[in-house]
Amino acid sequence: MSPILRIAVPAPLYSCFDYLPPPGADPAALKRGMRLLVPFGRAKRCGVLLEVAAETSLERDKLRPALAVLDSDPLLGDEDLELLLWAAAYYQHPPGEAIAAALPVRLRKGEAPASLTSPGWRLTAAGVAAVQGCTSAAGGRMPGAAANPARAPRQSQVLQTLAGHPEGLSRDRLHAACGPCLPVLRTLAKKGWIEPCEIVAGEEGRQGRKEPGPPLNPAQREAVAAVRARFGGFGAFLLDGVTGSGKTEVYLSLVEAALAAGRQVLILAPEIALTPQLMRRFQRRIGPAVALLHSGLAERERERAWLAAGRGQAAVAVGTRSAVFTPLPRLGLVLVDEEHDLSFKQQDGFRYSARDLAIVRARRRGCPVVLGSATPSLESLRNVEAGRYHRLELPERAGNARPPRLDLLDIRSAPLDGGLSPTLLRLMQDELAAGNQVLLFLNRRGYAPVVTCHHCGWLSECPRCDARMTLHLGTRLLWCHHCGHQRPMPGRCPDCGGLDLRPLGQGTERLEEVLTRRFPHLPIARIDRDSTRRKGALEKMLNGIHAGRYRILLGTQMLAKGHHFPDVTLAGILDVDQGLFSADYRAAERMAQLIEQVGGRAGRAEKAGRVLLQTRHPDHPLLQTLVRRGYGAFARESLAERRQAGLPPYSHQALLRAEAPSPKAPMAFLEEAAGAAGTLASGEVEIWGPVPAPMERRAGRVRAQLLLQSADRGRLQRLLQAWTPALGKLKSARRVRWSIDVDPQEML
DNA sequence: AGCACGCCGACT
DNA sequence: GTCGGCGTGCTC
Repeated sequence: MSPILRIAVPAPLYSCFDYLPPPGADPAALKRGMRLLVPFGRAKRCGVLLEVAAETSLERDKLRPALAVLDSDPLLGDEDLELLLWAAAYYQHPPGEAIAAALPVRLRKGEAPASLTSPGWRLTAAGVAAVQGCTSAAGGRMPGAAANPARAPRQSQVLQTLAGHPEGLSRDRLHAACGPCLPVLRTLAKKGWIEPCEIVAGEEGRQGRKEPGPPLNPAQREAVAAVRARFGGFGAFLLDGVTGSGKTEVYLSLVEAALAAGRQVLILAPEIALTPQLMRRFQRRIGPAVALLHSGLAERERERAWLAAGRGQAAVAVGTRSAVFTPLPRLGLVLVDEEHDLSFKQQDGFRYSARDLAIVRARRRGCPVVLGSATPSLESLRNVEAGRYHRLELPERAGNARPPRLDLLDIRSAPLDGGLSPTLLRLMQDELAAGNQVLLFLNRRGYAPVVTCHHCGWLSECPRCDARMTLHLGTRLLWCHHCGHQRPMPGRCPDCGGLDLRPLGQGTERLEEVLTRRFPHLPIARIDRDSTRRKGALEKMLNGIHAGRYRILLGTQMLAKGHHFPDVTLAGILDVDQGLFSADYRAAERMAQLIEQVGGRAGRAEKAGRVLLQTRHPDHPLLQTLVRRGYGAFARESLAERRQAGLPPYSHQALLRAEAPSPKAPMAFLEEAAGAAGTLASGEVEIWGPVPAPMERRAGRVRAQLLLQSADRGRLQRLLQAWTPALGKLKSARRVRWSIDVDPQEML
C-alpha cells in the first residue's frame, strides 16, 4: 500500500490535504518539510509535506497523486514546521498559508532553491596595490592611477568598497553599496585590478576584520552574565535600558558567546531600526556569516541568506518580522530589539506577533530570548511582574551622558505660527544661534490634514472613507491617507465655486514652509515618507545631518526611531495631545513611547538635550507622570489602570472584523457570529459588540467588529478553535470579507 | 481565495 | 434563441 502524503497547501482552508506520492517517486526519499507540486482543483499549487502517513480519513480513490517533488532536502525542519503549525492554530490562520508565508517568495511559488553561491567580484593583488597607492597619495596625483577619487570617483568607490571585503562581494551587495556599476566593473577588470569570483552565501564578511568591542560597564556585564547563565535552556529576559545605555553592546557580547558555543543566533528588529550603520557595526564585530533577511534586500539575496541559515552555514540571521520563521538548526539565542515596536505584529493576512512567537520559539527550542527596549511594552512589563521574564536594567547612559530634560509647553493661549508656539520658537533660536541642531516632531505628513471653503464650509472629504483628504502641496494633490484616493487640488470650491479655499492644520510640508520663512538661512532636513520615497534619499539626508549640513530636522515617526543625532540639543513635539483622548486605550502608551524615543534621539555627554512637549492639557495626569517621573512610572500607572479595567495585558482579546460594500452585511454577519460564540462560550469569555469600526467607511466598504475577551487565554483559545471553522459556514459570511485578529494591537 | 456550475434577464 | 449576472459549493 502506497503511503499517504499529508500536505499543507496554501488555500484559505483550515485543513491539510492528502495525496498519493507522485508516480515514480521513491517514497523513502520523501521527507517532512519538502515542497511538492500538487493538483488542487483545476490548478496546481506548491505545498509542503507535513507527514507521510499510512491512513487517510478519505476514500482512497478520492486521492490524487502529487505531480512532482520539488526539493532534494527539506526546506524546513521539524521544529520550524511545529512552530508554524502552532502559530497558524493560535492566530486562526490556515496552515498552508502560514507555512507559505514563511518561505522566501520564489520558493513559495515552487521554484528551485537558489544556488548558495552567487557571482561576485574581488580585488586582485594589483587592485590591492592600486587602492593603497591611491589612499597614501591622499588625493594627490598618482602616475597612472585612474582610481584617483577626484578623476574617477565611481572606480574609486568600487575599489574602496571591495577593499573592505577581501573575500569578495556579490553583485547584489556591490550594487547595493555602489549603485549600478557594470561599466565601471568592466573597466576595472580590464585593468586587472578586480576579478570575478563565486561568493558563498553566509561567507561574506567571514574574513573581514573582527573588531573587539569596548569594555562593558558593570550593568552590561551583569546582563550578559545573567543571560549566559541560561544558555542551553529557556529563559526570557527583558533588557530595559534607555537609548545610549549600550543595549547593542550587550547583544553583541551575547552573540559572540553564542557563536563561540557553536550556536546560531536569531535577531529581530523593526525595519526602521535595521539601519546600514547598525548592520555595519554588526558585521565589523561579529565577522562571521551574518545572514541579512530584511526586505530592502534583493529577493534572491534574501533567499540565499535564508537557505544558508537553514543549512547551518550562516551563523546569525538578522531580520524583520518574518525572519522569526527562518530555519536555524543550531539556534541557541534569540534577540528582539525595540520589542515594543508595533511593526512586529503583522496587520493583515497571517496576523502573528513576531515578538510573541520569538518567545514561543525560544521556549520550544530551549534557549534564552532577550527582548530589548528603552520603552518596554506593557505586555512585557506585565510578564516581568508575573515572574515570567527576568528584567535586566541598564540604568546609565554610556559615557556619562545626561538624560534629556522633558518639559511641557502650555499652548492654550499662545499665538501659534505653523503650529509653533512663541516659546518654542525662542528656544529654537537660542539653540540655533549657539550652533546646535534642533529636531521637530510632527506625526502628520503633507501640507495640511484638511482643506475647507471659507465661503460655504465645504471640507475635503474622501468619497470612499469617513476621513478628510490631506493636502500635499508638493504634488498639488488632495490625498486620502486611508485608502490612497487622490484628486488634484481644486482651484475653486467644488460645491459653491468660491475661490477662498483654506488649508487647516499643520503637516510636515507646511511646517517646513514656516521654518524656511522664519529661519531663511538655515538648511532644513524634512524626513517623512514623501521626502524619502526615492531609494537612498533617507540615508543621504541622514548623512547630511551627521555631517552638520542641516541645522533644523523635522519629520514624522521615521525621525523618532533608530537614529541618533548627537548634535541635537532641543527636540520639540508639536502636538502631544492626539494620544491623550483617543478611543484606543493603547494610544497613551504609544504616545509615551514616542516621547521617550524622541528624547533618546537627542544629546550626548557634553551637550544635555531638552525635549519640549506642546500641549493644551498641561495638567493631564498621564503627561504629568511622564514628565515628572519618567516612562517607568508612567508604565506602572498605566498597568494599574489596565488591571483595574480588566484590559490587556490582564486579559486576552480576539477581534473579529468584517467589511463589505453593502452597509448591513457586516453587522448581520457579526450578529450571527456573536450568537455562535455565545453558544460556545461557557462563561469566562466576554462578547462585546458587534459595533461599527472607529472609521466605519473605508475604501468604499462598511466595517464593523466584534470583540472577544477573557482573563483566561486558554479559554479564549478553546473557543476560537471551535468558532473560526464554524464562521466560514455561516450564510452571512458569504456577503462579507472577515478576519480574526488574535491579540489585536490596533482597533482600526 | 479561485473557479466552476447553475439558473434567470436584455441582446443580436 | 444565447451572453452573462453573481449565489452556492468544492478543493485531498
